Parts: sequence; structure tokens; C-alpha cells
Amino acid sequence: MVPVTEPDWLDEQEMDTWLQIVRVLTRLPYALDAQLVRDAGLRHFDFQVLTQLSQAPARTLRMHELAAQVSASSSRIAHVVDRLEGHGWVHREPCAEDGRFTNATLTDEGWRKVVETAPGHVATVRRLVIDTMSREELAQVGSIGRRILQALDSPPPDARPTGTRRSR
Amino acid sequence: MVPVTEPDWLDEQEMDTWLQIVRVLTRLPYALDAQLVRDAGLRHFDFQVLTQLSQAPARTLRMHELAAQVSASSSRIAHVVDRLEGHGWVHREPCAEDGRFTNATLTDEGWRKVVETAPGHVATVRRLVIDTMSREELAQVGSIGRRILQALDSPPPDARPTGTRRSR
DNA sequence: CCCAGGTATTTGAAGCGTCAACTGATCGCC
DNA sequence: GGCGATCAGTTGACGCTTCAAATACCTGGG
Repeated sequence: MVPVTEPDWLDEQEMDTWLQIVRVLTRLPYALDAQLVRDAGLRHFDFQVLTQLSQAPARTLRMHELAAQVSASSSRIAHVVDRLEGHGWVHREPCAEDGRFTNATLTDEGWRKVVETAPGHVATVRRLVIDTMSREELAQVGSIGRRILQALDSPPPDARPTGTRRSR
Repeated sequence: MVPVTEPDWLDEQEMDTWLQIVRVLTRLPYALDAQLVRDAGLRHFDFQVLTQLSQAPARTLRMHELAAQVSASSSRIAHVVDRLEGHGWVHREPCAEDGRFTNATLTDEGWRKVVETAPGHVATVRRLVIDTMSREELAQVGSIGRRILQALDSPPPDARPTGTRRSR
């Protein structure tokens, strides 16, 4: 019987870095939400949705495109767009050419909301994140982020092609 | 009237890095949860709670200490410990010396759960994060993480010392 | 022309986190 | 010694996310 998984533990430095990351993962989203809720009555996720629409041609995207751009499930997007539509910031309309699609469009009111909310949000992002780094660090973090996203996209080596589970 | 807030926009590189960070912030927690739920029926946050207890003297912490160590509100901790207690992984007991405190203790069963869950989780953390970085990058990310946490702890310059609210 | 299969989206229920209100217990001050 | 202040913790309601199931529409094959 093969030794299933030698723990392959994190050494001190690895553990320390991981700890910082977990803390940032926990607290940063909370802080972003807090600022936006306080200043604009908006969650960070909602703001991302509005922003994506504001940058799309004709301020319009199909639901599944929108979902992909903010890494959300279609169900989450459906609920969120419900809410945003309720506020009058987004308008939903079935696609004329292909009835399977639904187009979400940013309304003028939604556009105004984005414009008036953005500066405060950017200032927060600067203060909490961007301004804590030098130019070189900025580039490096960008690059590391891309690698992590790539790892997230690759299937775990666990998605075995039958009986090829590596014993690590 | 003072020019309210010059937008101070993010340049291309800053925006790119921020985008990567937002994506990681969105997707990494989801992936960590997914692995733990799949392999151990546990959310990442629950695992953090169990881990903190497992490392504490006598595997015991007061509720508010536990909360602080995982950056959670006391209310969240109360709910989570309810759940964990329901699984028999944690035991709650009012502190004998000072009736205001409640001690949360990791049970033997909880200890076993941590021990059997940890290797798979560590492997995931390695694959998704740690192994995407060189040693130097690891140190740098740790340091940047610390700076971001520090920024999260400092009050926004907006916490005005009376009548000094900047005009936004 | 109609049906099987695939894709896009919505819906509703269940679970978790947040917030505000509340209970209990200790401390300090007169 | 009693009373307000403060701190620890719990509770319940509400909102958001997830998950699974349902709907709606198109496409290709017989």
C-alpha cells in the first residue's frame, strides 16, 4: 500500500505568507463592501456588475457574459440583476435575435450612480491596496495574481484520467 | 469651493494589478471552500476555527479570542460554534472564574477532523497559491500582505477630528 | 414538421453572515 | 452595598449566495 499523502507541510515562511493572504482574503472584501455600503448603499459585487456594464458597448451585456466577467454563477447574476433593476440602475430585455439570451443594460440612472460612486471607491482601493506597493511590487503582484488565476483554472491533478492518481 | 476630489484615477498598470487582485479575492475563497466541502464537509472558515482551537493551549479559547484570531464578529463566531458544536467538534463551557466568558474547546473528535482534513487542504493551498511563487516572491507577498492589513487597521483619513470632514 | 439535446436564464428553498437588540456578569464609584 | 457602565456572548430577523429544479428557446436529425 502506497503512502497516500505525505503531508508536505508548509515551512515557516510559507505559512507566514499564507496567513497574511488568508487575512487579506477575509478582511479586504469586507472593507470594500463597508465603504461602498456606507457611501453609496451598494455592495462591492454590485458595483463590479455596474462597472462592467458601463464599460461594455452600448452599456449592454448578455447575462452569461456579465456573469463570466465578474466570475459569478448565472443564478447569482439573475438575483443581483433583479435587485439592481429594482433600483432602476439596470434594465433587462430579451434579445430580439435569439430569444435564449437576455440583455442587461445600464440605465442613465445607473450610469450616474457609477460616476458618482467611482471616485470614493478608487480612493479606498488606493489607500488599502495600491498605495501600499512600489511600482515593482505592483507589477509582481499582478503577475502572481495571473498565476494564481491560472492555477484556479487548471483542474486539480485529481481530475484523474482513470487510475492515474499521483501519490504526491 | 474646493475642487471636491480629483479622481486620482488608476493608471493602466495599477488597474491591471487591481483587476487580478479582485479576481483572486473572488475566486480563491470559493475554491478553498469547494475543496473542503467536497473532501470534508467543511467550509474554509470552519476549518480556520478548528485549526485555531487545535493550536491553542488546552485546545481552548474564549469566544472573543477565537473571534479575533479569525477576524470575525462575535455574532458570527457564536453561530459558527453552534454549528461546530452540533457536529460534536467543539464543546462550549462557561468560564468558571469569570462568568462573562465562554470557553470553546476542541473535542477529540474535532481534533481528528483537523488531522484528517489538513493534508488535503495544505495540498490545495500549495497548488493554488504557494507553488505559484518563488521564494523571493513569497517573502514579498508576505510583506505586502502585512502592509495591506496595516492599512485596513488604520482609520480612513475620513475619521474626522471634528468638523474636518473633507468635502468629498 | 416534430422531437431530442443543448444552452441561457429564472425560480424557490435552504444555509450562512450581518445587524441590532437583548441577556448576564463583573467592575468601579459614590 | 447598590447602580450605572462596560464587556462577553446569544438570539432572531433579514438579505444574499448557492444549489437543484424548472422553463424557454434554438438547432439539427429523422
